[in-house]
Amino acid sequence: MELYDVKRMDYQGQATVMKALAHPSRLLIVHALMEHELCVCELRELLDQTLPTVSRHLSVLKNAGLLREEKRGLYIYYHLKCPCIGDFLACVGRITGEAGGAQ
Amino acid sequence: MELYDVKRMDYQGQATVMKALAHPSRLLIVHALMEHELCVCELRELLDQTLPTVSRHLSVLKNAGLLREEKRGLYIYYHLKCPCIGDFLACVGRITGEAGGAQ
DNA sequence: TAGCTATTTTGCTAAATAACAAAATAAAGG
DNA sequence: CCTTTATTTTGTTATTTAGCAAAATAGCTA
Repeated sequence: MELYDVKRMDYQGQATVMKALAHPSRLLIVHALMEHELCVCELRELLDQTLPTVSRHLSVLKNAGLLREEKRGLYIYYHLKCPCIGDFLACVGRITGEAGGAQ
Repeated sequence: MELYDVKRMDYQGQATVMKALAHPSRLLIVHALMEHELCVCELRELLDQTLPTVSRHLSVLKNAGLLREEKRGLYIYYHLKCPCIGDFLACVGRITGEAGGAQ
């Protein structure tokens, strides 16, 4: 028992990651990026929101360390950095009563 | 490919779960409850915050479907509903650069 | 160089959240 | 019933967040 000290973990850092995922639009972005890389304008169509709004959502995810960006030509393509996100969204899906991932 | 329709998932519900976890105090609560059940006053000591504040954090977690409460005598003991939360917090720990399960 | 196109930043307002103190509930025991 | 103990709810204030339009930046291509 007591594999780690519950009181001394970096909850602030973890909260930043969670906060980044705590928005429907950003969850949609993450799910979409689990399938392919996408550029901002493609995500804009998917989300049906203004470009500045999409861009800001992306920067929140990027600052939390969840995304990697790759510039090719005029476009910036976004990728998921950590594939394990899919697993934990599946767990969240179980909590909300939905399949959530690849069931 | 395309095991599910990216645009039609319940992102609002998932966001509620994420939002519940998007706060350092609530992450500490979840981690503590991974080890034992605890009552509100015990959590109050751990968090070093006022009782109303702790109580409200617990209600946020409860409303997100993450906790179960069990009344015994004068106390209300809180339990984690879904053990998979531990796995996904370990994933978050990987993102933040921390072991997540063992520091 | 200028003129596109893609993306980000800024400035603003409305809405949501977090914290506390104080008041209200709930349940056990005399 | 009354008191005590545990917990939740309410009211308030300060801070943070989300969204848009408009302006700014970055990088092609002519």
